Amino acid sequence: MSVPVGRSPVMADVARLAGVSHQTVSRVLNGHPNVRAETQARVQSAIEELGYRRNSSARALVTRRTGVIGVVAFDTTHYGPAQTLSGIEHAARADGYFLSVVTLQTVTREAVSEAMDYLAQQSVEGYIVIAPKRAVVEGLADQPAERPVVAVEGGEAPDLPVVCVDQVGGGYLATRHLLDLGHRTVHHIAGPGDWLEAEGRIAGWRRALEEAGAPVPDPLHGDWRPRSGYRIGAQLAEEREATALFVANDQMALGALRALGEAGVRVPDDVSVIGFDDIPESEFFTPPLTTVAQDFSEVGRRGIGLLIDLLEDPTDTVPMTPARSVVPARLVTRVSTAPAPA
Amino acid sequence: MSVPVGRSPVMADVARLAGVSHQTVSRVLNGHPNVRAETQARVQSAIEELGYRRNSSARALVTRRTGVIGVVAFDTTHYGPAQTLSGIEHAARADGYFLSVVTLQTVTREAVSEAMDYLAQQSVEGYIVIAPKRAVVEGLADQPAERPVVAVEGGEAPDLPVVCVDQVGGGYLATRHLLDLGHRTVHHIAGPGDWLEAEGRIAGWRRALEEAGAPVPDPLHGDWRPRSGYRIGAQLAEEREATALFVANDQMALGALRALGEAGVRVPDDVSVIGFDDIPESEFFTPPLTTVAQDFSEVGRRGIGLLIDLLEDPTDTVPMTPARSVVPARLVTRVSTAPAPA
DNA sequence: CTGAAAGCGCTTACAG
DNA sequence: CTGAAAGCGCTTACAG
Repeated sequence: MSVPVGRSPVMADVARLAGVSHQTVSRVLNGHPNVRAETQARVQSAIEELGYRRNSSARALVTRRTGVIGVVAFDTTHYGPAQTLSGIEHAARADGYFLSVVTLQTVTREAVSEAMDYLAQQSVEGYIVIAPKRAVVEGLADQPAERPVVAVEGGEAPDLPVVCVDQVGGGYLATRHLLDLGHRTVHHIAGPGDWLEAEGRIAGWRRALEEAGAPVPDPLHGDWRPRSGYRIGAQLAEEREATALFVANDQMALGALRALGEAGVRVPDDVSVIGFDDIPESEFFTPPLTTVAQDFSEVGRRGIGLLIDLLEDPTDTVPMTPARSVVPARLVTRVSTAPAPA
Repeated sequence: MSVPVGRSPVMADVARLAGVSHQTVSRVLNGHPNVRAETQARVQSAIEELGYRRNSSARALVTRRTGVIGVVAFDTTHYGPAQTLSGIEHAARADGYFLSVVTLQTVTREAVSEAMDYLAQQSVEGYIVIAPKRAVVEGLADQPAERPVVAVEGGEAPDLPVVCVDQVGGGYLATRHLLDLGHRTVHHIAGPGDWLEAEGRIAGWRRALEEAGAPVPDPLHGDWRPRSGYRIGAQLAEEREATALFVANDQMALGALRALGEAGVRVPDDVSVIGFDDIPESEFFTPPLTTVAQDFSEVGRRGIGLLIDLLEDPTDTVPMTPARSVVPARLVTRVSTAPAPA
C-alpha cells in the first residue's frame, strides 16, 4: 500500500491508499463539489501521508494553462525596476500565478522580442514588459500578440495596455514647487532622450514653465547615472545662471549636488535642487533631497491586475482602447529647495 | 494542409506538412543524429511555415524535466540582491534554464520554506536561495531536500552548497586599510546581528584588529538603512573618540557621513570612513566613499553553475562536503579615508 | 456522489 | 534512417 522507492507519488497512488479512483482525487484537489465529506477527508489524509504533489506538467498539458506569467525586466542599477518587479511578484503570487523572469542588459526592440520568444518556449500565458523606451513600446504594439502583453513603468503608450506613474504630473509638481518658491525659471537635467520617463518629466516641466510664463531653457540630457549629473551640474555651476534645478532622477541629482558643492554653490541658498524617485539614500544626501516619489509597488500590482483581467476575461474581445492605468506621483519636500535668492 | 484556425500547431501538423511521422519531427527538434539532411530540411521549413513551437508541458511530462530553477529572493531596497538576481538570470538563460522567482518581504525560515513549497508546485528542478541570515541557512540545511538547493550571498554555511562573497576577507581588507593609514583602532558600525554578512564583516574586522594588537571596541549594530548609520554616526561624533570608522554597508555609511558632517567632524581629516558594497552612488557621496566592492554578478553566475552541476551530475551521489565557492572582495579607495590625524 | 474511458502533445524504446 | 506503439500524469465529459 505504499509507493515504490525512488518515484514521487502520483494520483493513482493516492487513490489506491484512499480506496477511490484517481478521478475522485482529482475532484478533491480541484475543489469540485459533489464529493462526500467523508471521501474527501480520506483523500486528504492520503495526500498528506504520501506527501503527494500534483504534477504541474500533466495538469498544464490538459488544461492548456501553465499559470506562468513572463516578465521582461531590465538589469539596471536603478531603484525603480527592482521595486516594480517585487510588486509584480507579490501580486502574481497572491493570485496563484508563477513568474518567469528574464532580465535584459540592453533595452532594444530586438532584445525584448528575443526575451519574449524565450519565455514563449516556457508557455507563459501572458507578459509583463518593463518597457521604459519608446522604441520598445512601439515594437511591442507591432507584435502579432499571440498572448496578452501589459507594458509597465514607461510612460503612456498607444495601442497597448499600460500601467505607469504619472511622469508628466510628477515633472509638473516638481517645477511648480520651485516656481512657487519664487524662482524665475527652472533648469532641467533630463534623462536620455529616448526614455519615456525622461520625455514625460520634460513635458511636465515645460508645461509648468509655460503656464507660468517663465522662460524655457534647453533641457540638458544626462544618462541617469550620478556621473552625468555631476558633469552637467559642474557646467551649470560655472554658468552661474540657474537658481532652481529639476533633475530627472535622484542619482543624477546626487552628482549635481556634489558638483555644485565643489564649485562653492550652496544648496539650497544659492540654488534649489529637486530630484525624482525618492530612493532610500536621498533623505541623507547633502543636503537631504526634495524629490518626487513614485509608488513602484503599486505599478507592479496594477500591472498584474490588468494582465490577469486580460487572461481571465471570458469575453475574449479586445477592447478598442486598451486599458491604461496611471499612478499619481507625490512631492516629498526636504531641505534642498528653498525660496529664490533675493 | 494547414492548421485549423484557433489552435496552435502541434507536432502532428508539422509532420503532415513535411510528409513524415511526428517522431521524426521530434528527432529534428531534439537534434538527434540519424535524420537525413533532406528530411531535416523539410521538417525545419514546415516548422517555420507553421510557426510551430513545442509544447513545453507535454515535453516536461515525459522527460520529467521542466528546465525551471526556482529562486527565492528578497524584497529589499538594497543594491546587492538585485544585482545577484540579475547575475543568476543571465547565467541560467545562457544554459537554457528558466527562472521562476519568488521575492520575500521578511527573511524567516517559515517564509523561505513557504516560498520553496510554492515553487515546488511548479515542479522546479532545483533552488537558488538568497539566504542572508543564519537561521534561514540552517533551516535550509534541515530540509529533507527532495531537490538540490544552493544558498547564495549569505556567508559561509555548513552542510549546504554555498556561493558567497568573502565577507571576512572584505572586513579584514577594510580594517587593514585603516590601520595601515596609522589609525590606532577602527570602530565598526555593523549590520543586524543575525545576518551572515554582518557576522562575516565583524569577524574580518576583529581579526585585523587583533592581528595588529589594536583595541577592539564593541561593534555598534545598525539595520543596514541610512537612518541607523545616521543615528550611530551622531553618537560617535559626540563621543569624539573614533578616528576611523568601518561601516558594514554604504547606505549606513551615507547616514554616518551626514551625521559627522552635521556635528562638524570633517571626513577624512578628523575621521576616516569606509563602507561596503560600492553602490553606484557611493562615488558621489560627500566625500566620495572608500568602500569594499562585491562582485554580485559573479556570485549569481557561480550559484547557477553550482546548481546546474548538481542537477546534471550523472553520478547522483551527494558529496560528503558540499561544494562551496567564495568570491573575493575588493578594496575601492576614494576620498573618505586618510592618514590618522597627528 | 463516483468510476471507466479518452485524450492532452510530447519522447522513448522497439522494430524494421 | 524512419515509423507504429506505448506511456508520461493529469482533467474532462460521459455514464451510472
